[in-house]
Amino acid sequence: MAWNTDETRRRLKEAAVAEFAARGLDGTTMERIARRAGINKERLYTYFGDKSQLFATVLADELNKVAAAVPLDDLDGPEAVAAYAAAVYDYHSEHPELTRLLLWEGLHDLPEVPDEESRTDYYRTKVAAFARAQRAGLIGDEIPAADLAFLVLALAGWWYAVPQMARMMHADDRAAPDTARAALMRAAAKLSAKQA
Amino acid sequence: MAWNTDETRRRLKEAAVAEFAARGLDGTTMERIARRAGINKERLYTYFGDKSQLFATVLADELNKVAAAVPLDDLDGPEAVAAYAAAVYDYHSEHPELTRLLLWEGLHDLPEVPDEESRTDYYRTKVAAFARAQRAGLIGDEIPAADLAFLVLALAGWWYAVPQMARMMHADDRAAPDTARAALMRAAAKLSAKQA
DNA sequence: TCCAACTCCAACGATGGCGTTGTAATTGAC
DNA sequence: GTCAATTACAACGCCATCGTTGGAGTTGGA
Repeated sequence: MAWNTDETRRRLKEAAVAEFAARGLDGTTMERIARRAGINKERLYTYFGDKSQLFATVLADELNKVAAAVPLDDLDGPEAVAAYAAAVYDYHSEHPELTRLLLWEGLHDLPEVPDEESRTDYYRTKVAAFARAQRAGLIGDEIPAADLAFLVLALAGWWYAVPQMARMMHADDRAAPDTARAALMRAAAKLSAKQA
Repeated sequence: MAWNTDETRRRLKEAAVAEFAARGLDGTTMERIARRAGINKERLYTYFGDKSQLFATVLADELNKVAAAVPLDDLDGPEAVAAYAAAVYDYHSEHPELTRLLLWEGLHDLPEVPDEESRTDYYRTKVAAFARAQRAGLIGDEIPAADLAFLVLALAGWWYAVPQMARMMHADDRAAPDTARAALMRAAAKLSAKQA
């Protein structure tokens, strides 16, 4: 069988995403990643460095993926904000790994994160879109754009951050499994509604 | 020195909260907890069982504390919701451990959490308060009470869940360190505002 | 004063995981 | 065809940590 180092790398990263998302940096072992990929552990070290470098690499990869998958076009009103929130929610619903990686990273509370600069730029474009819509009078402007953008992401992300809380708070609604998305959209629209 | 088992227990739990909050279940070592408390490691095992039992114990303790510290009285309008959100935010600001413990727990994604029943009851009372206010026409009712309550907590908790995101999104505002609380209150009020 | 129960600790065995090393197989350049 | 570089893997050394054990100190009751 011919060497195929790109495929080897890809399979290792894929396995690493799954393991890190499920168990976090400390809970994951390099050997589990290697086993899941069906590749020898040593490859991880020569390709990606140590465990924390590998974590940073796969997180950066996932962030690039979501940036490409959930574009934020112009926000022409609260409904567009709601649609954006729903798109973020849907993306995370289909790719739960990213939120989980971000949360694991957040909990480690480092003074600086890998790729800080490009990630800051990425968020900056989101904030700018909200700011433009506010200046154009298309959405409410009582909440500063950065905070508004951040809180819209909060609405979409909280479900995945504390699923146990979501479950317990909805313990009463027997037949309401799927209202989350609708509630989130209404909430995002209200947050960005005009007028106090 | 006379024995003081209650004090020993208390100091061990206090140290465990700090360590678990900072490093999570997997990142924490029993020896670090013991060292921080100035007590022998073996006490942890005889008093609290193994590591995961200890985690469950301290989390339950912290939940009881917050339940007592942030009461939710009647919500007589969006301003009261905003005040409640701010109180939750403030509590977490002064006791960051609790959110972090909840997040660590959430990431482990267990089908059932310790103390599930009493915690469900606790959340139920919060949801009920929102539902009452909605029925009384004091706050908006487009968003179901359970979702609304959950999302208000999202607004307050997201800052602590992904601090790195909060930092990067606000990288531009040079002199706006402390707008988070105000933005949160406005957001909570808007979420619970009447009228679509 | 004696003793049983309890509290505390130092030291230990065992396990598991990180990162490395030694070696075999494969490739491509010449 | 030869050889240096690259890819792959099995096996290893080492260290950290979990959970336990054996024993010493302390208490309160009879």
